[in-house]
Amino acid sequence: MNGDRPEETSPHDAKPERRVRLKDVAAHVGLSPTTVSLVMNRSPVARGIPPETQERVRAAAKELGYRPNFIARSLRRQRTFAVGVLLPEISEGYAAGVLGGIEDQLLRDGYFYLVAGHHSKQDLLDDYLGLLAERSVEGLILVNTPMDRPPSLPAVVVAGHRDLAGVTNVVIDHELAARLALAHLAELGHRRIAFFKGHPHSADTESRWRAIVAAAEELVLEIDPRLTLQLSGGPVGEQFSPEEGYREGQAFGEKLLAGGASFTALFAFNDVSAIGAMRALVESGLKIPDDVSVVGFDDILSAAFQNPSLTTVRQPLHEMGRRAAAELLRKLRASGGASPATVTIEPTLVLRDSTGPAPDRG
Amino acid sequence: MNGDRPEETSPHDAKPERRVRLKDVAAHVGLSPTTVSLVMNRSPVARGIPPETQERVRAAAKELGYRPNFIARSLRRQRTFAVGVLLPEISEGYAAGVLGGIEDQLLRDGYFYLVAGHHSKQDLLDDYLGLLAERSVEGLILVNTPMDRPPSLPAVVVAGHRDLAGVTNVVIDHELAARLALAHLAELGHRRIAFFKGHPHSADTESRWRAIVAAAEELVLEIDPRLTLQLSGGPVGEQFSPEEGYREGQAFGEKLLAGGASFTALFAFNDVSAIGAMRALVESGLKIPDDVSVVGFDDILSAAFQNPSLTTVRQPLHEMGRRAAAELLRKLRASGGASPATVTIEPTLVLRDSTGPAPDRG
DNA sequence: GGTGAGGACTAAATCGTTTTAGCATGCTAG
DNA sequence: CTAGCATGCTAAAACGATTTAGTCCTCACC
Repeated sequence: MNGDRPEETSPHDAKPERRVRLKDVAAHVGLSPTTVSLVMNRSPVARGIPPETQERVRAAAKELGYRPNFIARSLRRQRTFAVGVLLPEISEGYAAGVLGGIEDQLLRDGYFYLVAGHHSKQDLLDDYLGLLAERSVEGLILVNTPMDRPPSLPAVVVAGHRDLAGVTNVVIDHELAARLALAHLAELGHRRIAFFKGHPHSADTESRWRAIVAAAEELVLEIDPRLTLQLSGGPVGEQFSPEEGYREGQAFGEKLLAGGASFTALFAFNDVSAIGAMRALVESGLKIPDDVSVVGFDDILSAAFQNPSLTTVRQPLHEMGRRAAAELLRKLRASGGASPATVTIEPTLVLRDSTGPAPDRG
Repeated sequence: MNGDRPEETSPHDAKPERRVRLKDVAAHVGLSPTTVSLVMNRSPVARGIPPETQERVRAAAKELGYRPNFIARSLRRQRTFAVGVLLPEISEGYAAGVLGGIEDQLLRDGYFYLVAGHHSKQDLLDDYLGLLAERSVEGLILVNTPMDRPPSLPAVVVAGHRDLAGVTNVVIDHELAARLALAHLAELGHRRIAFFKGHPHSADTESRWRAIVAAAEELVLEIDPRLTLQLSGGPVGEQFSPEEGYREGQAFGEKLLAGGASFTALFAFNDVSAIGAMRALVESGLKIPDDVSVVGFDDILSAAFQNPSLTTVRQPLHEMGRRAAAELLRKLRASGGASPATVTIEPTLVLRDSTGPAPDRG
């Protein structure tokens, strides 16, 4: 009957194709929604349903292109399989790297995530925490995000600003980082090394510096306060832009040269300040690495593209994100078991052309 | 009664604090859930409810800390206020930049988004499309993601590989980009300019090259085929890593020098190849910009940190993402109205130190 | 005294699932 | 003959909201 009405094939007005519901599948096979649900979920209760019925159901589901509505399912099961990620700003190398790792791990395990960038503003952060809770995320990953009290959901922190009860911290092994960098320089014969410390508000500044002091002691290297400069990173609470770091590195390079205390190597707090310093050194006529060796920290993309390319301690951002996500999933699974307070990730030293043997004269 | 049982204050076993539901608020004020819902949503039906009752309801909601369950709400209203974002890989400059813009716009408008990185694998891409549909996202934003047929949801594409019926494309104004770069070089007196074309599989290669040819004609510049090199970008389907681009740029720089055809400027396809080429040029003893001027494309972070810093055409990635999201939201709102096939974003020329007057000898 | 018109609410259906508790039916064992 | 037990399924109650269609007053007006 009226078989001569042509099927609508235009992609524009294909609106009436309603999504197939559980009920439709049930009607199609002449069974109840309950049965179909049981079969589709391979519920243990479906034990009693004969294999041929099960096959019939599954075939119908496939034929009709049935996909369960995740929203309805979430409501009923009180599970969203989604976590929230809070970070200062996506389009920034550090967070993007970590997020890549988080993503890999979560998607692999059937989770999705909601991201919110709070631009380091406390009120935005609070808003987003609320919105994420409203959407029933099951846990949180905080990347480089200051928090004063433990959130009400299971949480893992990357580059955390402080220790919070019950939340797992993913941190880089600063001791190893310091040993790698300093041992490399010491081996090349460097004894007088300049340092950039991080800005006081950075999460890593303190522990990194302690690690450096310890490693220096171990290697019997002296740390000269005149060769130690602290980055300011601009006004409190503002974002430290890479450009600022670069300029500050450049300024510090000039300052070191003007200071009079001799040095043959520099271990910067991060790559941008290292790159800035390299520029200042080169412009003053010094040769890298012949006169001064420079080691950075992070291994940002630019590090490889410098001339000379920059030797640096690589933070495995992807791996840190991956571990953070994995830890969170573990928490979600075993809600009873305790989870570690910290997970330590090992950095590696990337040898490039900015380091070389110390010049003969001490 | 039994008021001497101390309140649990430890953060660890605070599990019994169930989330406040609409029903709880209703019970608290002695009204029906219907009324509370009406009031909370400022529904027009709530017109008939006296202001003092409304106040009472709102006060109770605030007091109890009521936050509507978004899942339940989504189910009932058939709206999720969420969109899906598909991209090759988050932790890559381009996608991260665009995603930053997407995020700003979406969150500002009360939407969230689910991201999936398909690593340029067709099967992963299909899977994720399915998963996003299952989660009832309302629309899609595809960043640098090849698609052969229009998706079944409203969609906006950034750096699209082809035109699809009904989907809006956000593209950079290649004509303007070419004019900006070439006019700048022409003004500095350059007549013999070398070019890098993009790899054949990149979305932008074709249109950019056409724009360059047109702009050259307009400025009466000749394009010498011997000075035109095409990047390969490695095997088809693989990710073009920045390192590869850099190396290829370096190789091309050497090739140009060996080729014998003289040139005083280079317009590269992107910053990484420009940086690679700069390295080759400098190592062969040429001075930038005294002997050769170099213009890049993209304005990646490293561009500013080079020595000399790189003059380049900046793609406003953030803005592109923002516009893409804005366009999608417009589609979602006005489901009837037609939306533009393309949205064009204007690039800008960032003048730095890698360009200067052409050397005297032509 | 009946009728109509607000006014102030609420009962119940609905969104699309999952899950608990049961219901027929038929067979077996005592 | 019947209690007991599989077998193969289903009814109905959740989950936590939104929304339609009323209900029940009270008061004014004729």
